[in-house]
Amino acid sequence: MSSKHSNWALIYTVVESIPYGRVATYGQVAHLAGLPGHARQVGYALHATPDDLEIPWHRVINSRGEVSARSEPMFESIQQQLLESEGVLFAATGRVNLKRFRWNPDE
DNA sequence: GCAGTGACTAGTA
DNA sequence: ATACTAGCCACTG
Repeated sequence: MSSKHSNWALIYTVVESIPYGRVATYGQVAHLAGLPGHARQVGYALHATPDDLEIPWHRVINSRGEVSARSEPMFESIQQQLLESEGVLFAATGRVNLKRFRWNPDE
């Protein structure tokens, strides 16, 4: 966590607004936070997100519609399980149909 | 300040 | 469809 105020707060705000049962991509979150091109930073911020903050980090996936690999592979299955519990369907390939489940803020 | 790193992405083959 | 590449940019040591 950065010592001074950072853009992570903006990222958290966007992630918190992702509706139940919907997903958003890292690039999408960065864009909505007014930080285009900061997709990697979104992932970094979520990785550093304290668990006590009730942020739906699991609703953020990559542009291919799949759960991004991380240092702790255990959390990948946890993330998928959380999404499935919200009704987000995973194909046999382990990918989500973004056409169907990606959050559209304009709705 | 510089180099390494990463829960990324779009492009190319 | 997958695999690899270059670009990306804040954070860290």
